[in-house]
Amino acid sequence: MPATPKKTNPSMLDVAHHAGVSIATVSNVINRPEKVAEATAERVRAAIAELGFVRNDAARLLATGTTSSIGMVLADLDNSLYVDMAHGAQQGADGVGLRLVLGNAACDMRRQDDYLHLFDEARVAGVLLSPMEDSLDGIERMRSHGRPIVLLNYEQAGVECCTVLVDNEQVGYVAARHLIETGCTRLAFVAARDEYQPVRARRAGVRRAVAEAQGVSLETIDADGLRFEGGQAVAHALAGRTGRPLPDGVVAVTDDLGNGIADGLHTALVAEVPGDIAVVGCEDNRSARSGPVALTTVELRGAKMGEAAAALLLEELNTPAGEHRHRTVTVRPALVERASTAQARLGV
Amino acid sequence: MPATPKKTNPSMLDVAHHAGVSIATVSNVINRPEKVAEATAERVRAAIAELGFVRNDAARLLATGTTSSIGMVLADLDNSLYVDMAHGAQQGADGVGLRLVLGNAACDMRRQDDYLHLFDEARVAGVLLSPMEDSLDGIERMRSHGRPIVLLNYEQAGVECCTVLVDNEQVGYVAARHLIETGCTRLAFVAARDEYQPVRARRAGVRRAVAEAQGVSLETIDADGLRFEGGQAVAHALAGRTGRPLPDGVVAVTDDLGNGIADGLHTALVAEVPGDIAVVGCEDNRSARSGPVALTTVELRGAKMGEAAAALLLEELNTPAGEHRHRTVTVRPALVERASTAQARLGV
DNA sequence: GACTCTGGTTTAAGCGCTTAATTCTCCGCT
DNA sequence: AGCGGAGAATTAAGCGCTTAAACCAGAGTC
Repeated sequence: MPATPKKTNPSMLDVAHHAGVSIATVSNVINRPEKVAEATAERVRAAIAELGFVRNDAARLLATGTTSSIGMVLADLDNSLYVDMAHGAQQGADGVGLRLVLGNAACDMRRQDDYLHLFDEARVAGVLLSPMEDSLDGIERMRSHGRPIVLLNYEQAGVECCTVLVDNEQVGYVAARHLIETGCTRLAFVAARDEYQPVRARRAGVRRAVAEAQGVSLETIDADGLRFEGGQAVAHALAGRTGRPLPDGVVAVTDDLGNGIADGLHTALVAEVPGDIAVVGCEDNRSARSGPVALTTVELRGAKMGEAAAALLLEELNTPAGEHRHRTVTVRPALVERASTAQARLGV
Repeated sequence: MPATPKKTNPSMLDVAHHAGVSIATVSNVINRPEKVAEATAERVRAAIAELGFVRNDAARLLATGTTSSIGMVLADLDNSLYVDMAHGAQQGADGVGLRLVLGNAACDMRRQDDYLHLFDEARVAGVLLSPMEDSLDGIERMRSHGRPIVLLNYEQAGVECCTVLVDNEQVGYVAARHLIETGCTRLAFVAARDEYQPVRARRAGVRRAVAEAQGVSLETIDADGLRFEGGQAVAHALAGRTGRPLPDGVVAVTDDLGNGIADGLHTALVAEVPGDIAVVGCEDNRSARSGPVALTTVELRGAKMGEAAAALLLEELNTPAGEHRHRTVTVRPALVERASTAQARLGV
């Protein structure tokens, strides 16, 4: 039986032979076409097409020390916020000739580190990271290799790199303010006990809004996790409450949580949203749009963040080493009004 | 002003000098530790740690011709089906030492090709692809370079490679059968006119179920697109219908479409779901779980598909060239009952 | 004491590309 | 005829790693 010829990527040398020129000419056709005579170039291009030649980027990277690929590590693709960031980053990268590859950490710190390591090994031009928690060492490693890294949606004490933030304090403030303006006076802030930095900031914003207002009370409710089920559980706890009056306005620290609360309240027959209790979520996830009741929420503008991050990265890449000054871009969150707070507005 | 020392990745040679050994020994410490004396290895490891050395994967790839990275091109990360596939693939890859990087085509054929090209340039070990439409050339290029590629959720006439399919005919069948079993007799199949292959298959399945049943009618309704808004539009068209009776059971070819129909029917006050009309979606997107009414749907099992794809890829990678026989794994879809068909079951 | 092992280490030849430096041609000028 | 150039193509030196082959003690053997 005849040995199947092992298929493999043709090399530049193959192309060169095929076109009857030297390997350098092939390279020139690809990288500096103006240096080669049109007739020759044409012959080379034909050879490339005929052989199906695709440049070996590893070799190119090795020779030049640069590549146009950048890596992005996302905390959790199940959360549409990060998908939005990916979109924005791709948008931003596309325009300037950078190529974006993604890694999904899937809420796993180890995986996040794995991807950072992978991208470092691959010598990507730069990295976009939406970190899950303090990830100093991974970030430091990148930076110590002179590889730009920009952080999304996380303030990292003690690390200096370009960062894109959403003003999470403002997120909480906008949410609470909206409830207060629609007439709520007994607010509740629902979050997981887990001290995740954006949660803290949003809590602070809610506090500020309440403090500014007259005669508005605030209670903090701990949920179990940040997902739908956690919200349902909170609603059921609320259903069983005696003594203290129920809140009339809830700021849920995530949309999922908000949806869960709305659902739980409804099925437990304690209260209707927004009739009895208004609910505001945070982040404007896909799920907010299509929940049991369309959720008013404060959008983080993931796409904008991703785009800004790509822009910052490009800026750093284009600045001569040493002259770069790190910047922080802060994206302003925006209220998105939907049904879950509509009644209150009409009512009062 | 003193020139800032240009930070860069330390090389193996740096490590070798630092540890007072040759570069080959460093390589051996990393790749075949059993070949080097423990004392030396220890010294080298210390040097690696001290310098923060990270292997240059491009150089390694160039030298060995192989890498453990595989690429996955996803049609649309906004669709949770593909996120599920990514999860499954990662799961599958993780266990066997393959490293998965993602590219989001975002429904853009050009971008899908770009990613295939990128991965080909990067000389990844293999590719996982959920193609959007006929993408013969991109696939052929991969294959002609001897790079394994496995297709997800798409039957590609004329291309032979390993494939993971969901039985889309069965999807339609299961959906329609469920409606019929709950007592519906006037079915409607709602899909975009656009001839997307899975749509055709699901339509065929629906037809088969109807043909098998007694006294059940079927109409086909064309929607504008496969998203929520398309469904709303269909509902409004239905609302204005005269002469012909409304269907009592709807198979929507996607969950978004199903949600849109349920929403449109409700707001137009024509009918309630599931009270008057039962609705079944397809795919089991995240949106199905948290729509205006929880949608009964037929799940495609994206995670299972991703995992199977990774397994097929590994199989091909481990088979000596030429001996590999392409296989197709078919995942059986499964009905997920939720509220949107509950009433019908109780009613009839 | 010459001889073979053998475990440990180094040497050196690539892998496929880029690019500075070089060589080669062919022209136009004097 | 001879010379300087411009333009086009080639040569060759790496980039950072892997790995087969060569080398080099020091320990057994007879």
